[in-house]
Amino acid sequence: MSSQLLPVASLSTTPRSSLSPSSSRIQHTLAQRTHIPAHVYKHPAAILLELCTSMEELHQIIPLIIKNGLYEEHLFQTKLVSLFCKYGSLTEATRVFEPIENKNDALYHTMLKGYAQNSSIFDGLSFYCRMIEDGVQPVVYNFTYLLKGCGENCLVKNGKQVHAQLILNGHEGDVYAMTCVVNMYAKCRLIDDAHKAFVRLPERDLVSWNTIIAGYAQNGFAGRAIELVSQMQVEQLKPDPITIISVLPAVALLDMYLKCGSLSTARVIFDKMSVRNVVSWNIMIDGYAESGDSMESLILFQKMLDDGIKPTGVTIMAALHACADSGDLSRGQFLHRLANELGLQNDIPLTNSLISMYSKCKQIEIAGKLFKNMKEKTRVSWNTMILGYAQNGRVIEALNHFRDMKLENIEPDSFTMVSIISAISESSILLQAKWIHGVVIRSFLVRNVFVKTSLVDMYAKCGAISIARKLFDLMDEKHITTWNAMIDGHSRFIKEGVRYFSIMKEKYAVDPTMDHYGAMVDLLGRSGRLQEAWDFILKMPVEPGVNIFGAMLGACRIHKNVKFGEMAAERLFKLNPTDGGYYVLLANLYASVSMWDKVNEIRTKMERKGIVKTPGFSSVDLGNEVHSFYSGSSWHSDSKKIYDFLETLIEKIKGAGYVADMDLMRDVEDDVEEHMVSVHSEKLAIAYGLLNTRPGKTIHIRKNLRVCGDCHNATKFISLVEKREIIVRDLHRFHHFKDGICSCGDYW
DNA sequence: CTAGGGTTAG
Repeated sequence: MSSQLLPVASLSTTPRSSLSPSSSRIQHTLAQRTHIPAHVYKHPAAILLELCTSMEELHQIIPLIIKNGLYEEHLFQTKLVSLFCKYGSLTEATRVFEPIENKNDALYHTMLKGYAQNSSIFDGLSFYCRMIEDGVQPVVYNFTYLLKGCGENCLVKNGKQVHAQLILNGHEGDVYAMTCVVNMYAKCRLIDDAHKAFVRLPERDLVSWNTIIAGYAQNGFAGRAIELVSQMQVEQLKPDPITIISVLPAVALLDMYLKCGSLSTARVIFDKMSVRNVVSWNIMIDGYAESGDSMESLILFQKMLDDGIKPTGVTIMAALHACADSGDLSRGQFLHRLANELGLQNDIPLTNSLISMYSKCKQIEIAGKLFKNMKEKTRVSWNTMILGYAQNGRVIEALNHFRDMKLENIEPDSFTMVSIISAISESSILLQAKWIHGVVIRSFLVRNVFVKTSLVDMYAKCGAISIARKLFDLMDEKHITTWNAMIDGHSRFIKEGVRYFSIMKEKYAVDPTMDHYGAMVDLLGRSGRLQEAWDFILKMPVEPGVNIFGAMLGACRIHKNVKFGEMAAERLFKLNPTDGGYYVLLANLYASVSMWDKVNEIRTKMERKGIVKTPGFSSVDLGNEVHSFYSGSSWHSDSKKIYDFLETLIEKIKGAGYVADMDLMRDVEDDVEEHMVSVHSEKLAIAYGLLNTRPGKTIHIRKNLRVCGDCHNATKFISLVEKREIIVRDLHRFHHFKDGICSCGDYW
């Protein structure tokens, strides 16, 4: 025996008198085992081992065993192996096990349990093979450990091998072991095999029923799981708490499908619960946040704090989700402080949620700082940050982070791709679009429905409508947002848009979202079918949102229809939109029909409410660089050259039939009372683009507001006289100018 | 050594 492996600490604590009064019972239990002599099982060291609760205590008992010459006793050897395994030190267990010369079967069985439960299942399986090679007969419970390990690790092949061994060793009639087989197949997602094993059971008791019920529930067969709960009662077996707990998620799942995400049932149960723990609160708070009811989520969160329940990271993440959705920055900041008080500064998922909250509340700088300061970043962290930049229109930062992520050897996934694609859609640069499409294909993410949808949307926004259409037609699985992207991208073609909208509902049973309705109103309205658009709004099965009336108002502005415009505006302003652009839109509508008193009225209203309009700017993509221009700006180094060129260009298109329209020009970009029209940013950007690209090259423009009527008209003529394709992506859509015609058909 | 089933979470 090698003594160096054993600690030399003396047994100072745990005097004999501290032995529990049940020591005689322990002695009795020990004596019942294989013929152990009384001086061994009655020895205090044996009783101490039975009472041992930690590795520390074990190390204190061992010297006592050695001093008393008991180390060679099988009872002690087996117990030591068992305890070392239990406390996680397989190395020490092996050091006891291996040197033993005459290893009995029990010792092997103990070691096997240790490997299967406290090491990896593969160690357990190899030890089983060795045990058989050493000529040791397995016992039925050896298989239960191995089956459990195979199930937990989804090792179908190994699980089947163990199942075979079980049969070969004649244990097919053992309910306990066979229940493990049922469980193993269920955990390996082979629910049919699990069921086959279940029907072959020698008898079906409560535990085996619970096993198959949980199996169905975990594999997503909610209905089947519930069915089996009734069936077990036919066999006179009453469901116990474990049955209920196993089937509850299945019930909730069914409920969700039936009630279409309704939380009310869950809430009734929650309100009736006598004892609510953090988990029950968390589920409810997150449930509301997830379903979009931020208000109720946050009310419940406050209630939880009032009830004196200490929130966990999960609670805070759920509440942050609600803040992000509702743009509630101040409450989000409160949650941030709370998380710090709870010591969650370095919690990665929580920091990810904070980044998401700050990004959605337009505090992208704070989000960026949090991200930068993270000691450790997961893929989710990168995805959250990239999405944040994309949603805040920070295309360059999004692309830079995408590059950095790859430099850090973190593989992008479908979430990364969707974010980066939407960032590129924002800039509408076709070259970048094609580049990312290539990246998507090379990273094997092109089959993902969300990725494909965002590609369709991206190409549509870049003006490459034929590529978008091709991708759309190739998609076999279409998601709700795919339809949206396509309806939006085809918006010039009213008939097709309407058709997509109806087959989406009828053939594919996809419920339209607010964006779909918005797209339809826009489509009908811009084409001048204002009555139809208004009827469509009135017939909507859901309460119309800001975007619906905004689209209607925009259409009325184009068609100078004050009657519908005022109706839309009235409903719109009741919804308190934050965007001042709608007031400008209404004022422009009045201006277009010379109702100047009304124009003044709106202007006063805006001043009183402190509404500021967004300054217009346009940018032009020159391949390697992007140049931005503000309305009437002259700070560009080539400013003089640009204005001179623009002057000759305007003369040239006038020769081709262009007439400047002062009324149309006084549009969203200008103050409503401003009569001297400065040069719109879009014209500056186009001029700069023409000056700095070789003849024939397509010009890509991006504008933060809607294109005004005069610029639109001018661009058509420019495309004709300069023989250039010009693609303008404005706030709402793309315009593809070619040979004096725009792809939007003059509806926008 | 001395056996089998369950729950919450981005």
